[in-house]
Amino acid sequence: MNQPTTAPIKSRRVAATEPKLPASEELTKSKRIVLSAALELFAANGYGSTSIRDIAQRANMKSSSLYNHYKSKEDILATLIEIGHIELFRRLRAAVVNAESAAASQLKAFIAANVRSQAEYPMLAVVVNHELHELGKKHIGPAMTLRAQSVELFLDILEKGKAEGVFNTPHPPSLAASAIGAMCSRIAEWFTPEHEQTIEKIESAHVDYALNIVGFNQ
Amino acid sequence: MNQPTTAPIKSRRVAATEPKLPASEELTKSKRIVLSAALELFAANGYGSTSIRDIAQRANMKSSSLYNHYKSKEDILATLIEIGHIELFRRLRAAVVNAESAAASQLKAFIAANVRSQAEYPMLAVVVNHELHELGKKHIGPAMTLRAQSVELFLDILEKGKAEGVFNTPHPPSLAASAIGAMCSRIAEWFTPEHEQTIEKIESAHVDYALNIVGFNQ
Amino acid sequence: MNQPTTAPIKSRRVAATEPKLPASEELTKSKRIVLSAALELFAANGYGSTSIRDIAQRANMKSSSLYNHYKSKEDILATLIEIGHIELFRRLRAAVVNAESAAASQLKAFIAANVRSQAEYPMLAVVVNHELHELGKKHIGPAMTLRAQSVELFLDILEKGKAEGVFNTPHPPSLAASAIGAMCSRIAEWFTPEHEQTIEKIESAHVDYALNIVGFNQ
Amino acid sequence: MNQPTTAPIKSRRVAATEPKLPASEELTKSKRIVLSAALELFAANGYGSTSIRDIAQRANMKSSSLYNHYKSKEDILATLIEIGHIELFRRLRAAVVNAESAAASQLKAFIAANVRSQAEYPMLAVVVNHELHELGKKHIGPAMTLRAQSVELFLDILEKGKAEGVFNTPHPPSLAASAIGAMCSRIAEWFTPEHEQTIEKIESAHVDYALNIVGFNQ
DNA sequence: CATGAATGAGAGTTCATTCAT
DNA sequence: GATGAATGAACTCTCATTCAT
Repeated sequence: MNQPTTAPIKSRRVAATEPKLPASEELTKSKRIVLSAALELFAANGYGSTSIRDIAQRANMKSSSLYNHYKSKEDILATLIEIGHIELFRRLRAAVVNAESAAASQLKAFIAANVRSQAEYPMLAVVVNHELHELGKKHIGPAMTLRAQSVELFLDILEKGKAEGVFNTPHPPSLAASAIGAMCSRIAEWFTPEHEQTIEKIESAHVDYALNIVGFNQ
Repeated sequence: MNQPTTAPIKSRRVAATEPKLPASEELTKSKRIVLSAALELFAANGYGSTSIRDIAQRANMKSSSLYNHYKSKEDILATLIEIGHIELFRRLRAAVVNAESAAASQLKAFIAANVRSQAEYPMLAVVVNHELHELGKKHIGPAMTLRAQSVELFLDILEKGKAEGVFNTPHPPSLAASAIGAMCSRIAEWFTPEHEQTIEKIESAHVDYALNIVGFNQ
Repeated sequence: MNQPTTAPIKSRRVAATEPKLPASEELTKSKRIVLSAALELFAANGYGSTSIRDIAQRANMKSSSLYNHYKSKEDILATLIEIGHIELFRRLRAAVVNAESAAASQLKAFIAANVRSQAEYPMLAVVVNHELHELGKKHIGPAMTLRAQSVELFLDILEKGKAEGVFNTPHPPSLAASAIGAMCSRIAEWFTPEHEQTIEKIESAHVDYALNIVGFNQ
Repeated sequence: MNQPTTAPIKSRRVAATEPKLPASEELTKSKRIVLSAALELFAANGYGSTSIRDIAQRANMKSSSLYNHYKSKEDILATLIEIGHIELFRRLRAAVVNAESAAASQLKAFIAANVRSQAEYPMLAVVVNHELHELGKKHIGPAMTLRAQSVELFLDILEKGKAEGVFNTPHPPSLAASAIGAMCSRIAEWFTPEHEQTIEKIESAHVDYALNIVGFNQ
């Protein structure tokens, strides 16, 4: 018999097939296996449509064994969502910090980092964006904090560009933030490494879109 | 005692509080009540997290009574999603048909109609966008067809603009379609009639964003 | 095949074999069947050792059907315990009210009623005495109230007898109450209608024991 | 930080807070720790409501470590129940043996020893009385033997007193045995060293009660 | 049309126990 | 002796659905 649980899952929610997780996290091997299995299933089918037994099967365990590593199904989702938020915010902040100080440079760096995150961890991004609401109040705190920080960082850049006189738009920044956030998030849903557009082109396009939206002149 | 089930539902998925449905549909009163209840719950909590009993309670019925009106829970979702797609496509097509024939005019009309749809039926839009994947193959056909038609209509406009020489962008049209589609869809998640931006301003902003993205000159 | 679930259950906790319930309660037929099944099993094996499936099987239902009648396993226990307390307290109070007003007469009536209750509903008595602690705070209120009323009623009689000068004992009333309560409760554990002692003799003996304990003279 | 598991457990089943065990037994330190932890939990919450993990936690171990000391959860209960029965019977027999030979003296000694046992090891007594039925046939033998011996010893005293002409009662001895046994056992449920009645007074009262019940003259 | 009751399937979770380390 | 991990079995309970009334 061949490996029973490794076939990719067909899904209309995410085109990617690899449940990729950031490497850095200090996770035991078992925890990673469980998270990967859950990530793939949550991304493809949703949290509610994934049973603890599904996860266990894909992780080559029995369902009761999962509880040696995570306290509950929700705990698994919370871990994934926290990892996703941490990774995204780390990248966004690093990008801005390392960019030249001009607002336009910072915006470019910010968008590029965002696009790359969506493309590199598409399943994680989909789960973060679509399943956040499944988390109860006890689990949602850390994610909301990081999310708020990302938004703030973005709005700060917009304001700075306005002050510099390089971002000119008659429309309120909150609308730009919503629109730009949405268009980046969407990438995770259709991107795969085999996509006909290279990631560089996708990045470049979205940087341009964002600059246009914020009214960047020259 | 006041009506027991009419209090709005707190949700992180949608800001709107009214489960508004297009008026036109030929629906019995009972069917509308059921659909409204389901719409509200699906939008707020998701299809998987909404039980048939939840819907029944909110519709002031017992769960078994639902089956006098719909064949299954999935049938209710399919109906909602079909209504949403029909309404959206009807508006998009009408907008384009009634617009002046210039590509830019058509694009403006298309985006405006899209934005208005999201704002007028935010719950329906959220359900359409987030719960489509819960539909099995038997139910998904009509929605997919309409969805494809909308995309085609949009891409036709882009191509026409290119041919006219008014849309100039180095980036592929599929990326523009994704970005513009995403930013319009997102509106449904945060818009309410009480939002600080009027719907006119939101429409105007998104029309501008879209024109920028497709590289409209003059 | 003969009826599959009607055989009595062997138990070291209760000798009785009939899960008898007071007739008066306004209970649907289904509710009574469930309660009887649960009573028998709780009395014989304990609440913790009885599964919801055991109850269902003995009630000739599927386990999920139980939930059409009771909200939870604990709800079933709470109902039984409340019925038991109500019945016992009703009998105690009626006995005292109908007795002659002399303290000794009231005590005799009180003890006789208590003994009869234990003998008539032995399973209910055993469950009430042994499983009360399984009830969470939400369910325990009514039972505790009735229990406290019974104790108070008993202590009032003791005090009255003391005041009348007919109950003379150097020992505190709380000890008498504990001892008498214990010896009555114990009856439920071994009594059956087939017991070699008639219920009249058992009643008479315990009345005498109680009178002796409270130091009744003449 | 202080020891995490030493706080007493709230319980409606037993008022005592110390899981006291007879000193004599030849038990390793670890075994005693496990037994104490189990005793406290079984007394407070019942055998069925206590998990092996609960016991381990209270014994500052992991659950798998318990199995280095006891073969099973039931083995722990069986050990406790055997210790309880041995201790009680040893005391009862010693009391009778050391008493003067008159039946009344023997009865007094027997009751006094019984009361003292309940008061000195209340948790053990509660577990012995309430959880005996959880033991399977394989484990119950020793306890039943000792229990039978205690009853026999008691009935022998009653008979002797009858023969001596000092115990006169119209009621059968089995009823007296039941009543007296019940009232002594009950003590374990409410006694604590801080109780407002001293153990001497409690003992004296129950000796009197017993003498009254068996119809002691003079 | 409405509903109380029934039910098979399956949910998430806990359990006592085993075993390799 | 201690323990992290694994696991089969069982748990209570919820689910969507059916059907007789």
